[in-house]
Formats: sequence, structure tokens, C-alpha cells
Amino acid sequence: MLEILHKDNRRRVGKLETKSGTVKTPFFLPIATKGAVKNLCPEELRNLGAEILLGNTYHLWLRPGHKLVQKAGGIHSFMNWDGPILTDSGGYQVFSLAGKRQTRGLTSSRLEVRPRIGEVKISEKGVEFSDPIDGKKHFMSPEKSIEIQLALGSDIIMVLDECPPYPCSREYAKKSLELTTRWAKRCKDYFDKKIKKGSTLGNSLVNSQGRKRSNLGRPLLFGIIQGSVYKDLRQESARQLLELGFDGYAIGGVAVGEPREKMREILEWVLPMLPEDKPRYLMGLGRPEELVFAVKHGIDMFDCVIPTRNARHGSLFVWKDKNGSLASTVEAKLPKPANFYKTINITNEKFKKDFSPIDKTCKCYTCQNYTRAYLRHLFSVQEPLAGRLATIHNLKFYLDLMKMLQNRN
RNA sequence: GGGUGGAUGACAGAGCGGUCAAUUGUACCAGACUGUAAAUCUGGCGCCUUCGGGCUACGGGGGUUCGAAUCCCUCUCCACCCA
Repeated sequence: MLEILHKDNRRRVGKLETKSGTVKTPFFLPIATKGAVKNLCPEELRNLGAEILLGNTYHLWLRPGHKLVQKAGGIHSFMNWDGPILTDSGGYQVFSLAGKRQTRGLTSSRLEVRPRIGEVKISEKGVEFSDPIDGKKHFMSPEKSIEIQLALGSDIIMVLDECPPYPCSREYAKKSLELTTRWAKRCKDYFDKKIKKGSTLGNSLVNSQGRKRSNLGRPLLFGIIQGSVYKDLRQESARQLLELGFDGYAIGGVAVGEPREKMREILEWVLPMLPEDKPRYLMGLGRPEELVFAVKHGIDMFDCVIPTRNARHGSLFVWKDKNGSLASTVEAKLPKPANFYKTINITNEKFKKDFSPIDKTCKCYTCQNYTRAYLRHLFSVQEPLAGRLATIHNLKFYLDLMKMLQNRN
């Protein structure tokens, strides 16, 4: 399913086949947690160069519900995106919602809307979450996560995992990775059983025009390597998942607060163990220099909220030097300040009278038509267009970066 | 002309003898954000500072008090009511 067309040291350039189409690697998945990339239409995403999106099992399960999505003809048809979609399993919510109380948003008027943040209880059986919106409890097992993802019609299904926080004791990390492996096996068993039956695949084998997109008749299933910052545990996790056998391997539990050079180590420990012909996915990453670094170490896929969320918060990416080969301008040393871009906060006073585009070299709709001064104005008067234009630009930056990394030279 | 209630930092608006350079919100300034609890959050926001503190401040002036944004007198302005 992954065809590598070109290799340059450990950097892999190729294409990944899914049941909804083929995607060039390495690639970045814009995040559409609840079935939409915040602020953008699918058509706009296409124009920006997006080929594949990420949705979230947990969020779509709570709202609108996987059954409803299935009734709508699957997530592709429901959200009008006929390209591939990867769904995260809900494992990250084990991390992001765990132990959170109403410590945020105390001054926000929206607090009343979400009075209590869910507690997360992990057991052998699965995870009990509270809905962050209404506090209602929901139980998700590994099988349930797969069932939901199949019903959604996902192209790349992630196993349910536990994403432990940092710092994390060796002892806990070991228990956690072993649980993740047992869950991964249950996910795979359930997945295989359902795929064999072929019953609950949703309508995702055909796109919204009723056209068959791929010869691949089933979604892909990825395992997730955990083990925190411990070499033997990371490698043990990889070994256990390799033994089970997945269509691709993700590295999870990274960028959860650990020192930045740990990421380098984790990649160095784990990547050599993974098969060449299976895609490798670094989950939740990251900053541009981290993507460049990881690609040079053999990672094929990424997802991250940075371009979209930071855009909404007024933080924009600006190229420093778009010429020359990125691979050579970004040394494979982390942590290291990025040398090929900078970020600006468009709300800063210094942009008040700056009538130049965000980035002179950028070909995005925003940079072609609007000035920094206008964008700053939109942010300061809280016009929704601000977040939209900023999102367009930041995603273009990320997708252009990936294009450069796909370049064979 | 008479009466009543007011005047607080950019704005709104608390405080009504000491713990007040003064709650809070907005605005403004800056920062953060990594499988989206997020169009969010954090910090700053009189002047000076050797970061210990110092200085000037709650409409103007004058009192009472060890001590006043807070009490009294007076002036100015604003709102409402009665002539």
C-alpha cells in the first residue's frame, strides 16, 4: 500500500494507497476533528493542496454519532470530502482530557456551557470519558473505537491507545505500553473479523459521485507505538506491534511536554525497526523544523493543530528563504532554532500600517489579496474572516513545506 | 431660585476611615499554543526604581483624624425633581 519511489538517505518519497485514493508521501493531514477543518470548506482545502484529512473518533461519536454519519453515507459524503480520511481513535483524549478540572476559562462566559471537564478512567476494558460539553459519561473499548471508525467509513483507522503524559515513570510507561499492545490486538482482531464479514464498512468504497476510487477494498489499520522516553520500552512496544502486524505504524506520545531532543532519540530508536514498505506516522507533530527533521529520519505522515489553531490565534508563518533546498538548510539537529521561517503575531501593533502581504513569496489566496494591516484589523474587531484568511495562509505554508519535502532533489 | 443624588485610573463601574496604587469588565500591549475542552489561555497595563521600595493619585480648594477615595465645609460641573 505504500510505494516508495525515491529514497534519499532515510527520507522516503512515494505514495500511499487508501480506499479513497492515493496520497503522495510524506504528507501532512489538516485536522478536521469534528468533521470540518475549522473555517474552511473542502474545496478550499483541495485548492491549498490538501490530499487527506484527519477526523476524531471520540468527537464524531459524541456528536453527531457514528450511526448518523453512517446513515449520511459515511464521513466523506457527510462532510463533502471525497479524498482519504484518517480517524484518530480517541486515544489522545485519554491524555488531553485526563484529570482536567474547570481550571480554564473561569473568566469566560462560555464556562456555563461546559461546566465540567471530563474525567478519564482507564481500565483493562477501555476508557471511560466524560463529555467535555455536558459531563455525561461514555465508555469506549478498543472494539468500540474500531466499530465507530468503520461506521464512519474511515480510510485509515487508528487503534485505541493510551497516550501517557510527560513526565511518566518507567513503571507506568511500561504498564501503559503493554495495555496499548493488548488493546491493539483486540482492535486488530475485531477489525479483521469485521473486514472479513465486510458488513459495516459504510459506503466509503465509493465517493459521493458513486465512483469507485481505489482497488483497495478496505480501510488500513495502524498500530501506535508508545513507551514514553525509554529506549527499551519504545523498542519493546514496536516489537509487540510488529508481531501483531499492521498496515502502518504510528509513533504516539510525542510532544507531550518532554524535552525536544527526546523526539530525535525516539525516532532513532524506533524507525530502524520498522518495515520499509509500511507507512510511518508521527502523531500530533509538529513545528515546521520538526517535520523536516522527522522526514529526514524516515517519517511519512504528520498531523498537527498548529497551523490551524495558531492561525485563529493570530500567529502566522513566514518563509525566510524559500529558495534552495530545504533539506540542506535545516540541519538534522534538534533542538535548533528554525532557519527557514519565522512566525509573526499579526495582532502586534507594528503591523497596524503594514500594507504588505503576510508573505511576499506565498501564493495563497490571503497573501495574493490582503495586507497585514487589514488582517490585523480583522483580528482586532473580531471578524470571523480573520481566522479564515489566517488559516488559509498557515495551511498553505504547511502544505507547501510538505511539497518541498516530497521534491526528489 | 429651592431640593435631592452624583463626580474614582483610556472607558464602564466597585469601594464608603486604616489590610487601597485602589475589585471587576472592556479597551490597549505582549506572550503561549504540537493525534483541537481552544476564534482560547497567560502576563502586563499611574510615574520612578539599585526591585527592598520611593513618589504622585479617586473633580478643585480647605478642614477633622495618628491615618481620608471614604467624614465635614466650600467651589465647579452633571443628572433628576419642585417653583
